[in-house]
Amino acid sequence: VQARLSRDIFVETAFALADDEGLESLTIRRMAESHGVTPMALYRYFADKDRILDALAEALLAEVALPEPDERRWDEQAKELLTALAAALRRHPNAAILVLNRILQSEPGLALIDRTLMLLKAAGFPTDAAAETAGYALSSVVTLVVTEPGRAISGDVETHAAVLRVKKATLSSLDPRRYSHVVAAAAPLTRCASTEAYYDRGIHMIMSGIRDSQTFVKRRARRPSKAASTKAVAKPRRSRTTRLR
Amino acid sequence: VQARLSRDIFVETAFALADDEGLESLTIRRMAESHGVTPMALYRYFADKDRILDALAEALLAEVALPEPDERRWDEQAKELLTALAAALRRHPNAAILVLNRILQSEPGLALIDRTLMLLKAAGFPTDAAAETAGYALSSVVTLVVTEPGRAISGDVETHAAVLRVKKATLSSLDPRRYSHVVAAAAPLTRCASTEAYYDRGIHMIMSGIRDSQTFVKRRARRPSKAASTKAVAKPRRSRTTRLR
DNA sequence: ACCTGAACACCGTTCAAGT
DNA sequence: ACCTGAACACCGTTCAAGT
Repeated sequence: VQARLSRDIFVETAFALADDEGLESLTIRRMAESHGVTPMALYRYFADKDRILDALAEALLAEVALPEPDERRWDEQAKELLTALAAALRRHPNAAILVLNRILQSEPGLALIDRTLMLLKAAGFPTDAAAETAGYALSSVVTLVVTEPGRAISGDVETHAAVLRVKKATLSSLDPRRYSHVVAAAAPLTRCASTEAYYDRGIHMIMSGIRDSQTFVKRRARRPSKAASTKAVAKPRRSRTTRLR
Repeated sequence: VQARLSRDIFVETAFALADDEGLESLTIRRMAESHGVTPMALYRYFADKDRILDALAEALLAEVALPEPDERRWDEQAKELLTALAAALRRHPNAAILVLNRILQSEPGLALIDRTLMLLKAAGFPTDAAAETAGYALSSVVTLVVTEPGRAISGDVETHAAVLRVKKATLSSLDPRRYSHVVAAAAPLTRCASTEAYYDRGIHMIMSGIRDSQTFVKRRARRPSKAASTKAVAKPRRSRTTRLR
């Protein structure tokens, strides 16, 4: 008998569930139900639920339109790559977070990071710095999508609009003596005026960070004892309890 | 009868579970068990499980040693603030991701973003840009902690070391003709040579992005038609199925 | 005010069996 | 090769009751 089901079909179903109701609603039983099939039918295609989530991350990364290397400056090409990643993730924003710790676990993710490393090497980064910076750049794009102000979690438009209204009203009604800047920024904190401007700015910021990361290496190499910035990070672990309310 | 239990005690227990075994092991039943109590006992202190996770995010943010505003440059103060946030999150790296979408939902989170907005206003950011940039900056610090290469998920040291060895070996044994840069960077991709250098570099990159975000606004205002970078993001949603394997 | 006990709906997963 | 059926361990949560 020819199989009516397949990995790809289940991946589509999983995306649909995540898009409509969020990742918490993405269960094996509901995926089976939407195909009129027993939960156990999925185990023919995925070893366990984690492998389903891996497949979603891989599918998202496979959707990245990876631009071919050309003769332009490395940073132009890197910016195009990050933009392509953002575009792919934005198709399934509720699932995007799955990519955060799975880039090294699939073929398309490896292709993405290999290309990023190539561009950073061309920029003159040593291997260690390139690895850290590449990871940072790709993760930052994921974060941009996951934390987009006003992003819809529920697929229902009316519910989403109501949630946003409440969020904004909550921020607006805070004590202006304590949170004056939050009150003033209630609107832009809860939804983007322009999502395109948001992503343009975000990717611009990531690229600026990458470019400047080079000068960071050089400065540290010249002044290795200038380690004032590590002070707070390295401070001793104190008891946390006294601060809790 | 005086209560033997409390919100703070349960928050401590929740952190211990997350630190030792990861967020998936953080269940109401296991929290109850570790206090020799019925699962229902927790509902006297938390309305539901989501409120427990909210309390963890709030406790993490309450631990941030928010520096008082002073007369130094805005970017020095902002850098100190981001460093303090990273230090707080690093105490419970498995729980850090809970903060990602909860900054606006607690008093300490609001204090943090209010201070960030204040510094950005002092830097000359208009309100909209300050809101987007502040959200980006704080989220990026969370991402830095969550994606730290070689971060331990399990509390068991031997298990962790074994996992890292396998990860590195997997990357090293990839086809060098397809993933030459990944193979060359297998070691730094799987663990930090120096975690302090990693956070220094990461926060340095975030700060560079913030500083440059100002010039981004000005450039856009002067050349509003230069919108080539929005092209890929705005491209039409196509069927994804053909690309999947 | 604080905690228990029993029950329910829903979850991932094992094992054995059907066609 | 592909799917079913029954069962199990574990989960969050409701409701009612105890002290």
